[in-house]
Amino acid sequence: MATKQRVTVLDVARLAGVSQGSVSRVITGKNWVSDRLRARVEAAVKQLEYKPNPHAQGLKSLKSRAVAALVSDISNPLHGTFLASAEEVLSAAGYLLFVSSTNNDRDRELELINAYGSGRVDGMIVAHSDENNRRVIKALQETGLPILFHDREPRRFGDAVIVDHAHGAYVATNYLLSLGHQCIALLSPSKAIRPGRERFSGYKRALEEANLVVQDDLVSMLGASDARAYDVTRNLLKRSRSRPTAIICLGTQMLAGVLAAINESGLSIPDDISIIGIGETDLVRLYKPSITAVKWDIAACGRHAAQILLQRFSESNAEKPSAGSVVRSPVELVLRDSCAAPRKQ
Amino acid sequence: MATKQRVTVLDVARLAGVSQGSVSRVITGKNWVSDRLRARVEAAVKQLEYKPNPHAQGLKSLKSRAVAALVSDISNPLHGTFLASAEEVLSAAGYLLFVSSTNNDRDRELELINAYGSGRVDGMIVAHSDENNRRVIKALQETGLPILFHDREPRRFGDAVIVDHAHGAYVATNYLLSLGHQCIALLSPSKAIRPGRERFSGYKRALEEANLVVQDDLVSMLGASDARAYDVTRNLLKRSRSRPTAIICLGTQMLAGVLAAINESGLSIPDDISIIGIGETDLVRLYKPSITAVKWDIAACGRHAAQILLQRFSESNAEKPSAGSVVRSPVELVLRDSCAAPRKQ
DNA sequence: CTGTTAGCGCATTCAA
DNA sequence: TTGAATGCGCTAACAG
Repeated sequence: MATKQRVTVLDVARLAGVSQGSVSRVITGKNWVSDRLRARVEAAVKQLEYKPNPHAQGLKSLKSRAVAALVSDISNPLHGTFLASAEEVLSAAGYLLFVSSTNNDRDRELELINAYGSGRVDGMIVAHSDENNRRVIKALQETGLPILFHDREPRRFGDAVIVDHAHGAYVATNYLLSLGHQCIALLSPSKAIRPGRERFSGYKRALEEANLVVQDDLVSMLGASDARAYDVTRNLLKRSRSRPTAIICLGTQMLAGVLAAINESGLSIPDDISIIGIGETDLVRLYKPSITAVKWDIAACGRHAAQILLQRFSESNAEKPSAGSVVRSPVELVLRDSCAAPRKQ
Repeated sequence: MATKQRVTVLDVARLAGVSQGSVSRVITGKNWVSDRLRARVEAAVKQLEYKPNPHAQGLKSLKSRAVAALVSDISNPLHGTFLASAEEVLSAAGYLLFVSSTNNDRDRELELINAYGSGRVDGMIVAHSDENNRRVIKALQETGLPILFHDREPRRFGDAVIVDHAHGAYVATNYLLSLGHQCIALLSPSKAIRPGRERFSGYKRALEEANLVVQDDLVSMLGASDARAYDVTRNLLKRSRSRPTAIICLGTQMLAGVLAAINESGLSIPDDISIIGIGETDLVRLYKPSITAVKWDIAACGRHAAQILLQRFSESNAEKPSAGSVVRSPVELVLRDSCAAPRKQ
């Protein structure tokens, strides 16, 4: 039942009438080879349908021409966009991208880092679920591999592609303030990761510049789930007084929950309540009314991430590792129809 | 700048005062080893933080303890659920799952199959984008690896986990017929893949059993995008006569487009038009009105897929490959608030 | 420019 | 049960 015998460099060399080393040279493409030799080898490769054994290659070269991406939740469409564009760049350079979902499980993160770190990949793109977890940081550093942090705090090691969430939240809050809102709720995923902290700080700065103070009960940073956001929103809307006149919801899934809760309450957007969402998702664009939202160029982030890693791979041949680079993606507010001045009380 | 020198079996053997072979034996766990020896080796492993080199392991053993999953679109939440549960089972068995997105690009599919097929993984989970593409089928078969088709037609080789989409569409259509609808539109992704074909056949069967005939202009199977679905729906709703009184939309992203178009038209659900959607997404559950939808146990599908592959891995030690297995997942209709009898004309 | 050769780290024979 | 010895398929260093 063996489908095919493995064909090796030796078979190719024999058929092409050259040495094994020469075959390797044309495969790797790193050395000069005469056109004639190359042609013969390539013909033999094609005829035999030779495919190099990645394990043997990796064993000798200590490289695997692969990158791992660790994401918390593989089904988040924002991650999907990022990964797809990163993969495009990597695959154009001959690298594979292995995507693994950690499902926000700390142990799983460690396992994956160790599994990938022991030679399976040449570098990693990481968006870990808790930046306070020292063990994850340590494990990453100990791989000795180029690490690219995606939307996580830059470290003393590794590079980072980060998003200016603080600015996004600042602009969003300012916009609502300029419309006359004073009671603005903020929903966003956890403060254990950079996006959460940054958003909160941008929100806070905008309020303070307007001589307002953050009301803790208007801020919820308890996880990314739509169900949680639904509950939070219901509670916010139930209040008789100090009901928020605007909600900034900076989570893709969460937004669905917020909208559902508002729908159910019978309040109308934007007359009764203003909404600012996140991303360029179907929901945001097509909802009625369409949702004003902060956005950034996620595909560009993915491309940058890939390019930085590729750069690292090429320079590790040289002796001097340059300093960690940080690419910061700007965030803008896309105005749509979900915001208006609050009702006169 | 080298972070750590690689520690090898030899280092462990030296520290434990045993032979290299013995270390290997305790690592693989396949041979009997005295407790004393095992203890010494394990201590040394821990002390040195030894991690086996997967390339060296793979080179000798011809196994990689990894599985690749090829999906068309990594950001589809239905895929995410499937992959997360498959990964859970695989990782419990010590296998890694590499997820790669083909973005519905045929060439990319072939590249990935070849890249993974040449030793990087022990098996693959595949949902290819066009079942008519013989080259993809051929490439899969030629890997000689256990292949698991996900929601694709079972082949002469490989196993399959499929969903009874025909039944789902049949039940959905019947339900609408029973409410009195006669003019029912069907939107679903491509007929180039099994789900599309099956859904169409279920829809058709239900209509025919009611002595109705499929009207081609009520059926659209042109791709999964929400934008396309939006356009299609707008056109459907624009018709003065023979405007459908119900729409069955069997695509996750598409549903967003359909709902947006309906919103825009000013029609109300379910009074003016009934809707049947798909999946257990936020949108379906939380939309107002909530959307009646077909669903199946996606997580179970993922688990089955993983289990079947694991089974294959263990039996390949034996000589007789058993026949391809096919797991068929039932589909049910979850009744919510988006369907009602059509208005009397 | 090309052939020859020596391992990469490990699993697995063969002896003992 | 354990140690010694042999490649797995390939890359790279060294000659020529």
